[in-house]
Order: sequence, then C-alpha cells, then structure tokens
Amino acid sequence: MDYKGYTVYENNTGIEIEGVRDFDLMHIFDCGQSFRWLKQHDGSYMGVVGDKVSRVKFENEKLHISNSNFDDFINIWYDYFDLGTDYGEIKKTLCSKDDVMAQAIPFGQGIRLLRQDIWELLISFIISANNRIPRIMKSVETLSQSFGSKISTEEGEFYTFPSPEALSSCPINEIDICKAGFRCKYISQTSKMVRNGVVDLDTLKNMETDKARGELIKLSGVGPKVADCILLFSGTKFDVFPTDVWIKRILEVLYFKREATLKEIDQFSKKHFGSLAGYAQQYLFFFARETRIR
DNA sequence: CTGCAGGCCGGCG
DNA sequence: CGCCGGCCTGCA
Repeated sequence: MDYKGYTVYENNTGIEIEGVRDFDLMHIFDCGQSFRWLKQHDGSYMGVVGDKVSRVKFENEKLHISNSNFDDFINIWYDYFDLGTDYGEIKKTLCSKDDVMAQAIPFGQGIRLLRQDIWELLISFIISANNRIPRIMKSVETLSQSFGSKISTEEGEFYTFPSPEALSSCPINEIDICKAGFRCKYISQTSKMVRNGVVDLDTLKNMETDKARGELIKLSGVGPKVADCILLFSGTKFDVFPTDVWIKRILEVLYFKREATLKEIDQFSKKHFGSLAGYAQQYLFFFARETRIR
C-alpha cells in the first residue's frame, strides 16, 4: 500500500514502512517525551499506545511495527510518529538559525515529536515534577497495572493507561501505591477536575497557545514547565519551549553566557525559534543530556 | 548521614 | 506580583 509518500507492507507479524527518514528510536524514546516504551535486548522497543501493545524496530529506513495492519498505520502510527512532518526541512531551518543548533542537531538527528494521548501525558508529567525518569516510569506503570485494563499478549501481560473516570473514582490512599509521594494528591485532584469538566483537554488545540497553557495551569500539580510538555508531546502546540533544569543550563552556557531567569528563557525561545521552538527544545535537550553540559 | 532529582504550591514581603 | 522554603521517595 502507498500512503502519503510511504510504502507500507502488511504480513502476519505486523507492518513494515519503507522510506522513513530522520528517524531513530533511541533519539525518539530517550529524549524524555514518553515513559511507556521499554528498550528490549535486541534494540527494539515495546510499548502500549491506547489499548494496543506493539514492538517497533527500525533499520535502513524501514520501520517495523508488530501487531498492526494497514488501518492501524493510517489511524494510529502515521500520526503517532509524526510521519507527515518533514524533519529534514525543520533541521535545515534550525541549523541556519545559529551555531549552537548546528552543533546540537547532529546528536539527535532522528528525533521526532510523538503525538501522544494528552490525558496520559497530563498525569505522567505531573509525576515528573522534581523526580527522576526511572521513578516516573515506575509510577506510570504501577498506575496502569492498578487502575488500567489488562491486555494479554503472547509476550506477556500489559495494561492500558487508566481513564479519568478510573483515577478520579479511587481514593487518594489507593493512588499512593504508585509511590509518587506528594504528587499523588495532585493526580487525584486533577483527575476529578478533568472528569468534572473544569478543563476540557479536547478543546486546547483550538485555542491560542498562551490560552491553552493557562487552562492547563488551572490543574493541580501543573505549572508552566509541565503545561508546555503536555502541549508539545501531545502534538497540540509546537511553539512552546519546556524549560527544565537541563534546558535552562544549556541556554545559560551556550546562549546567554550568564545566569538567566525562566522568564528570560521563555521570551528568548519564542523570539529566536518562533513556531519551531518545541522542535529546537528537543534537539537541545538531547544534546544537553548526551554531552552532560554543565 | 546528607544531598538531590525533567517543579509546583503556598505563604510572605 | 516575585521570591523562597519545603516536599515523597529512593539512590548515590
């Protein structure tokens, strides 16, 4: 099957997509945008997207996705992996902006911004505050095992991410088992707020970026950084610039040449990178982590 | 034993 | 408003 520039083959193990460029699974899954893809010994990744469990492999511009057919490619994966965006063009534009980007981009040449479920991201990034990535992954997994739906496969049992209804209806002391500490009460409160329609996650895409950010910040445990992560990694807004300690440090070292406030960084990113701020953030974040700049 | 991690909240000046 | 202390938990 040919679909929007890609050739897709289907067999009994899944689908294979040819002609995938600017794509590297490690860059995609190890740049902090997703917490539910686990690297396997053979270099592939296993993950749960919605109620689907799949294994993905990539080599020689060919992307293999298990447990999937043509319809899944069109309805799920094409959008999920942002295959409709020309990252070659984005990288070219960003490289021409300044020497820092030209230096950073080759480190994460295969980065893609995943379009993930915004509800799952909301809870995942509430957990991320002042936390470490391995612990965030454990908490998300425990929440899924405890309150999600079981998916039995030949490769083991997996769990969907729990719905707003499931999380909002369980008492706070049950949320505590995910070991997210003080963030558990944020999870509980935010679940109730979403269920009650205080914030409608589906309408954020139609708002101006600042308005959408303001809506998310109404939720418990969501500040500016977490809000920007949610907007960016759900594919809702791309002109945001989530500034965590790594991004702050790398901008201070490579751009400002001095200490800078979060407000200064926010203003700089919007002025300098404009509509590509979110993409620039990902390349800089990966570069910062890889080179351990401090 | 201290220090600290992909920030946020709440209280204070 | 802007600033700053405290914070679950677990690992170094």
